[in-house]
Amino acid sequence: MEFDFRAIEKKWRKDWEDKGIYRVTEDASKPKYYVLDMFPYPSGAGLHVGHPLGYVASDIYARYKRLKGFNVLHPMGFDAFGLPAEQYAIETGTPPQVTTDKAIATYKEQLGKIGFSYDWSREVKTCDPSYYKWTQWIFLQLFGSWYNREKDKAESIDTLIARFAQSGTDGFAQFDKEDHAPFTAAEWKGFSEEEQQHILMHYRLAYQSYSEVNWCEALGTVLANDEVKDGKSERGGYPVERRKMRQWFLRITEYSDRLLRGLDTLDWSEAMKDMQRNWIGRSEGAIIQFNLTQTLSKGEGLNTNTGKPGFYHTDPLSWNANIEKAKEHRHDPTEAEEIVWQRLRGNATGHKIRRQHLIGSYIPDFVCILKRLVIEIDGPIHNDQQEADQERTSDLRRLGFEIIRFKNEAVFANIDNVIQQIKSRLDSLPDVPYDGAITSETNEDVLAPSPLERAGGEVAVFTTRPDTIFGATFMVIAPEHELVASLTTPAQQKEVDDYITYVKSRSDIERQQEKRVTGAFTGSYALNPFNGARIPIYLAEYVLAGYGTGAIMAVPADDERDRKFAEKFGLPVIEVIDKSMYPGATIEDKVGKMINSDFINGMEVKDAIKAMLEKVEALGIGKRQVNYRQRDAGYSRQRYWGEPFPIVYKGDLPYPLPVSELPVVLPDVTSYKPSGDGRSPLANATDWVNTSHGQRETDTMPGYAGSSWYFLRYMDPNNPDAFAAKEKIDYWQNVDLYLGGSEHAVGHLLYSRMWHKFLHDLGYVPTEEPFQKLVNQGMIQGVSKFVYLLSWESSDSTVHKVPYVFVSKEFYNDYLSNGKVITPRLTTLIEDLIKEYGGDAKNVFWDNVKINDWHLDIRLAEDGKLDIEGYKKWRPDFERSVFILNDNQEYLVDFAVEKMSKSKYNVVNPDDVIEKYGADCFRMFEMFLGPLDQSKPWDDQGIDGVAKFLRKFWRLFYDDKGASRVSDEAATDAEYKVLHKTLKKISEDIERLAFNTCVSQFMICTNELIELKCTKRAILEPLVIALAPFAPFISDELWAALGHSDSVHKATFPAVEEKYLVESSFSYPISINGKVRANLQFDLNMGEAEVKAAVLANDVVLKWTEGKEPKKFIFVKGRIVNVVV
RNA sequence: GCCCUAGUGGCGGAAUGGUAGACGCGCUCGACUCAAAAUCGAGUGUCGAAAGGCGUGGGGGUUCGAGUCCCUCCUGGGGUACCA
Repeated sequence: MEFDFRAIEKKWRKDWEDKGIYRVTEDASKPKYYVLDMFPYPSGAGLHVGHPLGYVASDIYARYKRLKGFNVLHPMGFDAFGLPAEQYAIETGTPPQVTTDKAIATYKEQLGKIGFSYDWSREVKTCDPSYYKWTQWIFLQLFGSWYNREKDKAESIDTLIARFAQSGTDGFAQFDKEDHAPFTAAEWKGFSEEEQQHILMHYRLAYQSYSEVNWCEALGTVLANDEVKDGKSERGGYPVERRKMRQWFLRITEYSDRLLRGLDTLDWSEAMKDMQRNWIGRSEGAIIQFNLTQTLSKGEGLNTNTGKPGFYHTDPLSWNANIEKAKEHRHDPTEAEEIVWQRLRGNATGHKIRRQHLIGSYIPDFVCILKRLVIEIDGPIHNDQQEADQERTSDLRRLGFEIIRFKNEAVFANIDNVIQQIKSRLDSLPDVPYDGAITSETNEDVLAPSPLERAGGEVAVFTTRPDTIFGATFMVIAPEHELVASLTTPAQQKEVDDYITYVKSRSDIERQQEKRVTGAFTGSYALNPFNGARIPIYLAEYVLAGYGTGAIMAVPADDERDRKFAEKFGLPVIEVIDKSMYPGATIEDKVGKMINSDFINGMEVKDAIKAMLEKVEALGIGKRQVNYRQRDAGYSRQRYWGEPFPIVYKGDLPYPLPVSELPVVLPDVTSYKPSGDGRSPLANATDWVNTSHGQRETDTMPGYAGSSWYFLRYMDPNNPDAFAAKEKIDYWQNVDLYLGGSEHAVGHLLYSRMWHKFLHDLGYVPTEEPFQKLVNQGMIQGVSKFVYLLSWESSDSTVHKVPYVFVSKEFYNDYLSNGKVITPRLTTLIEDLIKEYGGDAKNVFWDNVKINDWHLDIRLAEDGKLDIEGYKKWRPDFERSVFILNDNQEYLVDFAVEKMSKSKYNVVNPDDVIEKYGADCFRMFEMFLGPLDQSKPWDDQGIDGVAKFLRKFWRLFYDDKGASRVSDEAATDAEYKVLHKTLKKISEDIERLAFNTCVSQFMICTNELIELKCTKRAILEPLVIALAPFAPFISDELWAALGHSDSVHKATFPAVEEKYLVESSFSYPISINGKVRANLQFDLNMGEAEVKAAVLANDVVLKWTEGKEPKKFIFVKGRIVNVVV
């Protein structure tokens, strides 16, 4: 009987289905194991040979685990919502449901042929209402929860409401004044429903906010990033603009730290973990406040010697210590002070007066810097502190200031008199300007401050390098920063406006790819809190509004981008780190000794950062801050084919629907085209939108919604009362082995980890992490093939008559090596051809003759030679073509390894392979190609080897005439050794997912058994079990032939018996100076001394040692002998 | 740029720091056959007649011994990005 795989596979496929042998239940008597493949999107194109690579691997593993006595959950389903089906619906009107069902049927048919052991009774589809009911339910949980940072877990929003009702925002560390104003418990209770809801929206884990989307007016819809190319819509090429729209978001950033820490507990590749770590992007640093400079006045000016403003009469530490107090005083003056101020302000006396201005460590009531005069208005308290006042006066004198004092009563009694006294004193004093003071003539801008400077505001920056603050010579804020308008001085208004217009015209992608340095000066200056330097504030694209505070202190000496910016705008560079003792250290490395940096001079960078952080916090000008690169995840799509939100609007407020209303079923619509006003096609289904509860949300959920929790549904796929029953989740816990492509590293794998942690916080799942072990399978690439078309243009009309000319690959190679110029041989050829068709070769644009490569169907050149007739049939438009052959009269095509894709005509369909070789062969060959995690091109050249192996294995059981060869004779030790060597290798290699070497071992084993002429049941039976995970069909057939009535897939994996593997002697490779020169057999009991004696006496060894005593003798038992001479 | 990953015969690939190239394809020769397919046997890194030399992307290092560990450079693949 010949090995007839077609009949066998058909027979067993039916048998397995009839008996439901892959049905899985929660069997408490066995340990559980959950093997999962990443959720496929059922594309209309069906499977190609690349898709099943991971599925075959996981199926082998699942089957192996079953044989090892585990209760294995190994399900399959479909991530069925998605853009392609919707796009097809827009184009053809076919409902996405129909397209999707058809694609799923194709997938299942194809998967079925390969012999996977999925329990199809557990299939889930995300687009099935009984499934997405629970996607919606989880969304409601997210909406109804907030993240309690004190407990570091999510909990019901009710606990937050209770907190607000009890103590408002008082002592609530999570409160951020950027989000909303602080309130008391009483105020909370007094808020309207709307006000309360708006506040809660800042805490919900699913929340609404405004964000920019790609709006395409012409298409009337919002586009995804990959649907936008060069600022235009990919379809149609219409303009796309950024538009703010209200969107749903998931507050995944609350989980950033846990997502990061959780990675340490997972059995994932470091590459994968690194990708997630980089994506989350944790950075420790500080937020530091920079005060803005105050108005500079004529005469005070800027001290060009110190770089400090002329009004600056203090030191940085006193400034930092007192500036807040001074501001308070300004806002809350005494009655007398206020009366005086009203008469002094705005140069009323002809002199510029400042109030509550810092001089040394004092804050006098008023001061005229130019005249060096301090004016104090003394309240009653001064009667009791004469001594202190005395000391203060002398201190101020030392700083060069005179003092004039008035009592409150004097001010109240006769203000005119007081002002007159002040004025005459000022008039009598000489000006004391700084050297190099600026004047209004040269620097009008500094005399016309920005609104924020006038208001004495401040700007916060985020930095991970607080140690470099002494090198901060300018500040950069994002063009979208909310303070831009108030930082812009009148003189800089136009420049800033122009710059912002330029920035707005650019897409995110363009901004990211921009290598030029661009920016604009706002006109404002900030004060470096540590050295008082006055530093300009610029706008620049390279600072992003969404990260940190949207502002940086720029340190050109220690940051590449800052340095480039400084070069471009002519800004100073102050070196602050000496890296001379770290040769090879780059600007980015956090090493070196601090210089030019005051109190941290000489410190190592690491220590300096620490010292600076402490100082900053001690001075109260900033605080430590951990930032994450990761953003909250957008959760809205203005699309039809996705999960509807269980949300209705009453007025403008979103309200969750009660769970009893779930699922909110996606309605049928007449058109899948967008509504045109930015809402999804659902907006047109007015009957559906308007409900008694309110108006439905018309956005739908994104692709990752359904795939973020599907692994839980497989545990209990048909449960109508819960996403999965508690006892089932408790049994299955989480996925033990998850297989899929690395392209999901930062999307799906982060979202599902977050959902899982959220469900864990709420007590629905016992585990913190959903996927314990993760393995990425490599891609199977296609091998594309090319023909070469010669093309030219001519000014006469014969060009249209002359047939197309295809040249063999040698001509193309010559063309390439000739600098993309055709060789004389081809020139002659074209000339002859044109002549033949009555044209004149002179009219050809010879500079423009090209050879282009064209993809062709790979089946038309299986051995590298083109099937010319087949090609003409395949492309009738090229029927009238000339094919120029090489010297061997062949037309050779060239190859390239590329992604497998329809458009490259390099797709190999597994159905074709299975038809030709069978599923068992296909499965084993996919594994035989190489290591699972490596990408490799599909090339079925070697598949014959696997097919041959299966036939050989079959012939161990049957002879030529189809009679059974299996004997019940006792097996020899040699035969047992072959068996157990194989069993050992197979089980070890399956455990480490090295399936390629398993296949090799099966081949070796079969060859050895043939050599031994062994057809004994005692050997073959265990082998059939071991082969079953790889080749399930042939194994079940042979198992039955051995007389078993139950399936081989219900058997137990045979134990390895080490006793057959014990060797008594070993053939030692004898190397001299590390080079193997001989092999000598020694008993494994022999010790070093005995072996040494024998080795050194050996002829070959003697020849190499020339009889000398070796320098060294290395003996590794059972491994090697090395003689060093 | 940064991160990850790989580089071994004509090809896919194997090799706990211990005999490089297992296994398979392809190729060569042979057997069976009228012939072909299938099957079976022998050979197959490279230079050399042989002895032997050389060989795991290049260069350097550690080691008795390096494809494997370290440094550095080159090339391919994947990911990611003005993240302060």
